[in-house]
Amino acid sequence: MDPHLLRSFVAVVERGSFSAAAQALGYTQSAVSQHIAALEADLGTPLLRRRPVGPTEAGERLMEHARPLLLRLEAARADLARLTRVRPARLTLACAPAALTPALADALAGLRRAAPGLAVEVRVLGRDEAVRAVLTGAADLALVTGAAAPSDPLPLPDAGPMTTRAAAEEPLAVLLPASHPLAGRPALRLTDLADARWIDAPDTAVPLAELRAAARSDGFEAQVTYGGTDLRGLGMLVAAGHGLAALAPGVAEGLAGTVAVRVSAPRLVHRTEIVHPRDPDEPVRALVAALTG
Amino acid sequence: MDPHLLRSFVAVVERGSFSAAAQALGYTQSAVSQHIAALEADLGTPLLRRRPVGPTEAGERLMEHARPLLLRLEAARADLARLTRVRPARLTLACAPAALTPALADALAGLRRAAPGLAVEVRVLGRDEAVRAVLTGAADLALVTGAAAPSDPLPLPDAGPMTTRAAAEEPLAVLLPASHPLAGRPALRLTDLADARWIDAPDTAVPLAELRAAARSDGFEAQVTYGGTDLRGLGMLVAAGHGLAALAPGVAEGLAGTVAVRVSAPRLVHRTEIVHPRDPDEPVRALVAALTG
DNA sequence: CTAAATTACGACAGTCGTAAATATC
DNA sequence: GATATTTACGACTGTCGTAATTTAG
Repeated sequence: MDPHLLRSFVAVVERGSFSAAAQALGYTQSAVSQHIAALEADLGTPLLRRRPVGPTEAGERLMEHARPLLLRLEAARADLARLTRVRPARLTLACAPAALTPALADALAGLRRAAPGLAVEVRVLGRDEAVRAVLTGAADLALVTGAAAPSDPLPLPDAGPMTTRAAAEEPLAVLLPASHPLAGRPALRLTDLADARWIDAPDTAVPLAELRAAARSDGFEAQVTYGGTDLRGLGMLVAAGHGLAALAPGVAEGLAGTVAVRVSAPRLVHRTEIVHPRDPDEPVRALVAALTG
Repeated sequence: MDPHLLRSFVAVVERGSFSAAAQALGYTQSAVSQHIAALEADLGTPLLRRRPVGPTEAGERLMEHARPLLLRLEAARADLARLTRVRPARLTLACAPAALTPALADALAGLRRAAPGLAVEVRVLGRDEAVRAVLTGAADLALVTGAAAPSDPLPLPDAGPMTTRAAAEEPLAVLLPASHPLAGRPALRLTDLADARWIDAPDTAVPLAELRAAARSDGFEAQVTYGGTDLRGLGMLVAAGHGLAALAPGVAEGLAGTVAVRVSAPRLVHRTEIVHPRDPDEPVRALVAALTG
């Protein structure tokens, strides 16, 4: 189970082709074929069906291990690299769409006043991507969001040591089309909407799986899935009646044709959490202080 | 970062010696020396101080990654092996000391009545060891214990997909010497004992780090550390006044010279959790049903 | 028949063990 | 000076690419 072999395996599954994977990894297709053969011989079971190329049951299972494994390998390398590198005068922030609030903008402004030479890069990413960016050293700090019971932490992928800290807890809200029968209500119960049509927008709003878990309820089935990290686009779909989404009330304002209604029960919050390496640079510490102070 | 190299690195750190590590792994010292040199060259930084042998700062950091990485590698292999193996007529149960209760004994009795040919093996292990046993296929089922807020899950190492489920929640109790001033109380507040002398018995009672986290409090400093998984021995130490320990009230009975007093605040429970692979065999399902039904 | 994966095979790199050298307590 | 790690070196295994072969649509 050499990491190189796992990398090839993942690439083949992702692309559905030996040749495409080989090209992406800079190998010949022959080499990739040998990699898969070596893995299958090592594990004693076929991992891929050929023509069309796809994972077997064992292959599916291996994929669930291979990705976190490769991520942690990257994270370990980045972690050691952080110990020796010279700190560049740049702060990279991986930010969930709903975490990009006036409070964050103000905190960044304060930071830039305090450190005029500091270059700041903000990247809007989904939760796993954001955590991954911190772990691999691509970002210095991440702000991720989700729904949880009050003061409960968000479920984050555990691929290495990192520090997490609550930045904000707001009421949870449901984004409805302005024409929705419940749009005028001051508040609503989430369970009343379990059988409604929802949009699963895991990188933009609260992932539906998390909503189900937090509400300890079934339902919340997705009719439509929305990729990417653009809130406005999600608002368009909600306004057009494709389904509902769970959000923080603040970020839901200004989405034309929609109304955000607070969730009164079960008692859930929209939580923003800070994720950073255990040994943050000074600008990171300052920003964290500004966001939690 | 070949896993073989990481394995050698971990072995050297654990044993504090290249030669001892080589012997344990079936290599020559020379090979292990080359492994470490290769790792250090790859990561571009020294990982070990020599004479005496010990990890550098970067080495400490690498250790935090290497162990979970190797565990997940084992877990992946075991996971795939489970898909193809023939199920043996044997159930191996990895069990925390405090999980070995009359309820468990009864459930096992019921299982053996229902499946007379089934061999049962019970191994008493600490939490991480128990989870590790399930992940690597050494055990079919684990019962782990700890302290948490009511209905909160225990913090378990995340090294692969597994199913966890609450088996029991009892009040949390503190084990005191019979002569302790608080021994007669019907209940006590944990925070009153934050500055008491504690014994850290992570594999036998509630780990102190977990107690601190659950109580959201500092304190609970260990004067004495107790390894192993024998409750009676821990009782001896408590009775002799070496310190206190947190436990479930049921398991604390019959420890001579000690008294268990219930914790009334903060609201915490002693929780027993079931851990098993996602695709449990029939006897495992039956036992889980008996324990949660 | 064509696109794509596998197999055969030679060149090369990497890893092991033996043994000599070197460093530390 | 004894013990332990490192280095040198030869043997061997494993992995890559090229190219021929097989297979499935």
